[in-house]
Amino acid sequence: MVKTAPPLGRREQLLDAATVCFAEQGYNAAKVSDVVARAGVAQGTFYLYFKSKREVLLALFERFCQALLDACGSDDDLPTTLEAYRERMLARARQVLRVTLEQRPLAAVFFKEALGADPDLERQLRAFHDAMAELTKRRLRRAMELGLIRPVDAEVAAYAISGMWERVVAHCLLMSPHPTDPDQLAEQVVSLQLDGLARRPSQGGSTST
Amino acid sequence: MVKTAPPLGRREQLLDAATVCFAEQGYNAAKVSDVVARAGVAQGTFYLYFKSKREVLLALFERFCQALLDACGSDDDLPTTLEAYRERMLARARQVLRVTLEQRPLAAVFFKEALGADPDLERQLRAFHDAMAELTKRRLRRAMELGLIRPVDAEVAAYAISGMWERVVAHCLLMSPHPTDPDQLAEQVVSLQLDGLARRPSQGGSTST
Amino acid sequence: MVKTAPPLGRREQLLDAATVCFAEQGYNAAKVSDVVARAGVAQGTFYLYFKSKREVLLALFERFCQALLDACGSDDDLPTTLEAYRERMLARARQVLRVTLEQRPLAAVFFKEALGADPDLERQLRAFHDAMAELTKRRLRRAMELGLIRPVDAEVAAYAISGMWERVVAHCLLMSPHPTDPDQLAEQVVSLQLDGLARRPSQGGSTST
Amino acid sequence: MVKTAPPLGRREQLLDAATVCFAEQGYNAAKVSDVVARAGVAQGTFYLYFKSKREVLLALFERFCQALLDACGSDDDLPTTLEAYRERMLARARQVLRVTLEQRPLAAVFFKEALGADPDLERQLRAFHDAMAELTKRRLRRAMELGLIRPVDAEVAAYAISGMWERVVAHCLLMSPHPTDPDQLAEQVVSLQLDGLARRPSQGGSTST
DNA sequence: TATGAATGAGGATTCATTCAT
DNA sequence: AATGAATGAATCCTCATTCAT
Repeated sequence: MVKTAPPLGRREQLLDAATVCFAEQGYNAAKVSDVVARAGVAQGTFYLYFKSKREVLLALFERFCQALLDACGSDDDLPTTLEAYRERMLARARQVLRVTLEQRPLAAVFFKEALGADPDLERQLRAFHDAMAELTKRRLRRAMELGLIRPVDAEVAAYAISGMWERVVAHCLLMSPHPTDPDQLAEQVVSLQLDGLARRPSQGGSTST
Repeated sequence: MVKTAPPLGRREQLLDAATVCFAEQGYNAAKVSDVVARAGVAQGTFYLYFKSKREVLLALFERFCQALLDACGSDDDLPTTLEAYRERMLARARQVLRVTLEQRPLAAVFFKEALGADPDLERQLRAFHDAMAELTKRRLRRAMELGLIRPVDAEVAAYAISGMWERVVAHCLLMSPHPTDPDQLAEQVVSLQLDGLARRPSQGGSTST
Repeated sequence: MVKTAPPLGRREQLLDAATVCFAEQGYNAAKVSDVVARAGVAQGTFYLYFKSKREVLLALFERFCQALLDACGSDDDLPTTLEAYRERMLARARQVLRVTLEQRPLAAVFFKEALGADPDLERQLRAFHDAMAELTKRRLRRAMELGLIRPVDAEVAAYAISGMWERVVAHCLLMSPHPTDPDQLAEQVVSLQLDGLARRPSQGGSTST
Repeated sequence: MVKTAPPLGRREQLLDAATVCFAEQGYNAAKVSDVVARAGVAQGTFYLYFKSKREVLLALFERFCQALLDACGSDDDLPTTLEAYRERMLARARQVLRVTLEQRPLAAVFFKEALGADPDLERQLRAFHDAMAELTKRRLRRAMELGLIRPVDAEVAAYAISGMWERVVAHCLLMSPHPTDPDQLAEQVVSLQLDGLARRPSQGGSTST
């Protein structure tokens, strides 16, 4: 009957428990009673820290979105050559992948509950997508101005790029049985992003899968 | 007591009603009673045609996945030049976009209920993604063998490409306020896919967008 | 497992069950599960006929208030002598008492849940009191105009009279162990109402309690 | 860490807070957390002074009932003429009204939670009603013996009188928008009580209201 | 085939009360 | 005496599914 739990991390403790439950069973299937059981607290305690079950999901989303946006870094000191640009993209891609893989369960929740679970969540997800797209568009336009990349529709390209990353990450995370090497993956995707699939005169013809 | 409704179309009628309800409210929020109300039949009638609510969602998914796979066409008569390959991709992209936009509500269901709604659904969605990826991989490998495209990791590329398309389509479908021209969009994405972003010596330098 | 219950009276059946439960335990203490158990139906059935537990209470109130107002009769053919007036009052009083005693449990609910249970209920009760007071005021004023009764503040008198009746009825209903004779009671109260307590020269000095 | 609040008034402080909360929201709707918040103390403190939430309501009732009974005065030096009797009643009525209006919120609790909130409360309320009725009956009987009032059923009259007062007070307290003059009100009701409504030969015929 | 009333398991949320500090 | 975080029993309501007609 001795309570040893430090009361300082209750909220985090519950968030963590919810993350696991939501990732395992999905938001709708996971019961509040599952979450509190996993956290080892009483049912009522949950409602000391969250107004509702939904609020937890929103909090989790916010946590993850913020982590991703942070991983995308700032826009200081622009690269001025294509090589530097490619390096910058690679660095960011590695960072994003690392964050995601470090927080597998949280990311899993994110990808599982994409849309349709709740109007508020949908709004939040759209906001994230928009923020991401806005950031990407800005960077694409700057790179175009600097002549680093060819002229494209920044809007379309931004969504295409984030979709590319999302699916690739989702696949690694949720479906692939064998853990993937983040660095190698990053290189592959950045290369597709910058160089496309088409063969160019200057390229050799050897390394297939 | 004379029933005039053609009983042969009942199932379709219910599927259509479900499509609209699921698209509007999401699978979990939509009630069976909403669906039957929209279809104009009694509650019990629903269960003459479907074993459960979930079964409808699965049926809807199957419907849409098949339509998409069909739109991707067959693999007869391979293109042998890059130009022909590009044309083939464009044709397919237009077809996919057309199918999607024609069935907006159905597609919306598909995009809203990504995962997590139900384990069976998850399996089915994975199966679809795998089928899509398998098809793409096969084509990528053939194109590599023919020297049409440069050597890449077909696995990664396949998922990157489908992600690209998915997000772009989702954006057009669910979020963009103004309807997009499918043909122009297809061109943009195919170009990104084949040519990448990086500027090449042979390309002009004015900004489009 | 043979269902014999006629589905025509489901709503009444539930109202009756609720009446008994509310009267016995009070609105707050009575559970929906008690009500459905008493009615012999399933939990969910309750919600086919009422949106919520509160709605039943409101329905019960409305039922009883209407019965009381009906018992108060119409205002056609006014009495023109004090004797006729007294007779009229007596007739109405008997009618009100009869209705109340016939529906003891319903009336008990009414008196138990007087106020404070719910804002909507409070509003409804006030509306009833106001309607009752309005009716009484109108009648008092007419009687004053006809010179049947002495001039008084109709507002105060109206509330005093209804209070008098309410408490007397409540006492008979809820507290008195022995059933009261309605007719005798009516006579007593009407007499108090018209004649007051004070001894008058013309009155004899015999019939005490 | 210096507590300046006088710990001797804690109980009163909590009773006052509870009075306001119960008056505003009703006993059931008011939460212990509301009460302690209003009192500015911690949740646990409540239970240092009261065994339960119900106990507070009982205490509040006792407080008010005692105040009312006190206001009804003692039975020394009986009046021997009708005029003196009337004066005595008037004096008491004014006193009761004054007490009630001075403690509006407390009185409001009393009138809101008539019955049904709790069996103990019900018992207490009955006890109060009985005490009141007993007192009234004794006085009525004495007045009858002295020939001050005409012979009536003291039981019925006692309840009728208290009901009259209760409703009138309740109306002034809870419902009437404009504050009423207690003295004038007292006069009206005492007059109804003693003289009744019926016109007598000796009375004038103009309408007051 | 069609109906729709009835079912009842299931789960989120509330709040009076406790107790270690 | 005071705190306030933790407790967990209690209960309303939902909605997919069934089945007698």
